[in-house]
Amino acid sequence: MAHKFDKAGIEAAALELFVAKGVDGVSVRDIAEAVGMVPGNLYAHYRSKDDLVGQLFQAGYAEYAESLRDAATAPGGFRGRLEAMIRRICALHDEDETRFRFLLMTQHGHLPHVPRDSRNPVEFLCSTVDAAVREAEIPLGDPGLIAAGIVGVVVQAATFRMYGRITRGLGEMSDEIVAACLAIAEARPAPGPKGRSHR
Amino acid sequence: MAHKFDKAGIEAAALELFVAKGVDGVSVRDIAEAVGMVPGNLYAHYRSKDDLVGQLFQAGYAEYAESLRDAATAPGGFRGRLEAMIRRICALHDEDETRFRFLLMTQHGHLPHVPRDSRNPVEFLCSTVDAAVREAEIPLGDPGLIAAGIVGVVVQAATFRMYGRITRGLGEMSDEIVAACLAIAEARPAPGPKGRSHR
DNA sequence: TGTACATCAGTGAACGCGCGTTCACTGATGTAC
DNA sequence: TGTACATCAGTGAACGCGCGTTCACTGATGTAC
Repeated sequence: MAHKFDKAGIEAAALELFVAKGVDGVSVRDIAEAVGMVPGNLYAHYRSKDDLVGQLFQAGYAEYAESLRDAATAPGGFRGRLEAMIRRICALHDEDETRFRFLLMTQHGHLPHVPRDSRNPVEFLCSTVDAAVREAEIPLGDPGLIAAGIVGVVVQAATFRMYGRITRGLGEMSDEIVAACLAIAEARPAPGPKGRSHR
Repeated sequence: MAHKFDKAGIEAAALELFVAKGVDGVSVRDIAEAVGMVPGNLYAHYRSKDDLVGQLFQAGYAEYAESLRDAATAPGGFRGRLEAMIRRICALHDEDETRFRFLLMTQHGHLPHVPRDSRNPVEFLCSTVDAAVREAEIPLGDPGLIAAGIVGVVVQAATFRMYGRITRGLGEMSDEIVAACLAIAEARPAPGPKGRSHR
């Protein structure tokens, strides 16, 4: 009776349920039922429910990071790299919205334990922006804040779509998203004579 | 023995715990213990745990909305209003980071049930942007996507701060945040001769 | 002012339910001889 | 090829724990007379 259910099926069902009802709103029994097996059998594939959730998050996060690293080989300096990265994320989003939403919704439970290394897509974006600032490819500014803005534009577009405030896919909107991200990378406060900084 | 504990104290403790461990990671006993009372007594103040969480979310969300509506009376057309709104949100964030984080972390559980009316800060921002596009105060574009970008910049800055990627407060960075949001409101894809839209 | 009563935020103990998880067992499959 | 055995994804039933919640009771406070 080996291999009546495969991990891919279990994980797809779990992802769907987690996104629909939240990780804590889904029991091991719910997942087993969705897949058509008995609850206890989940432990033949995963050490625990947390292990399943963790694997889903880590795998998704790592694939996003790898995809981003690949896109960053694009030519055209920082702007070329950034554009390629944004478009890639938009494509990844549209390709599997459920996974994107799962990563979005569960991030706060996992980010404290995710190392800031090459498997971390946010870390990679941050270091890319950091390099661009250091080499003066964009105006001097806080790299962390610039990276936050870029992440924010993409993530919030996905969130708005999730709640029906936007109906187009991210790929369909990628020209506008790229333009917004480039604008953030270039925008700086006007240094006005009265010196507005710090209030 | 009336009024040994007040709602303010209970809610402050609950908020802190919810942000630290997630709503589902905090039991009614945890909250009661933090406040120094017996678990059952929570039901003298709230109909259920869900009721407490819901009240916290609704109250916070509503206050943000009201504050935003107030800021939107600023002069200077759309740009003046947007700047005032952004600065207000930054101030609200710094004033009570815990509440901001609570709203951020629990939004996915509540947004589906929050009406899109005047008590909804996101709705208000969206309609403000919508009006600016209609009256051509900013270049023609998708109002939903522009609003998403603006929300994203602020929210992600707060998130980065939450995870230590940014150390300054949002108020301290508000000049840069305002500049980024204004840049998004104005940025549009270059219509290039080859027509890049839709891939 | 003093007494009787209603109110209700408090207590402490208990409730049942659903959760994640375990475990002895099954039986199909792959391998060794 | 046929038989014996090991493997391990499956089953079904049960486990104990912690959860949200309930409830009879307490006693300080405010009010009426």
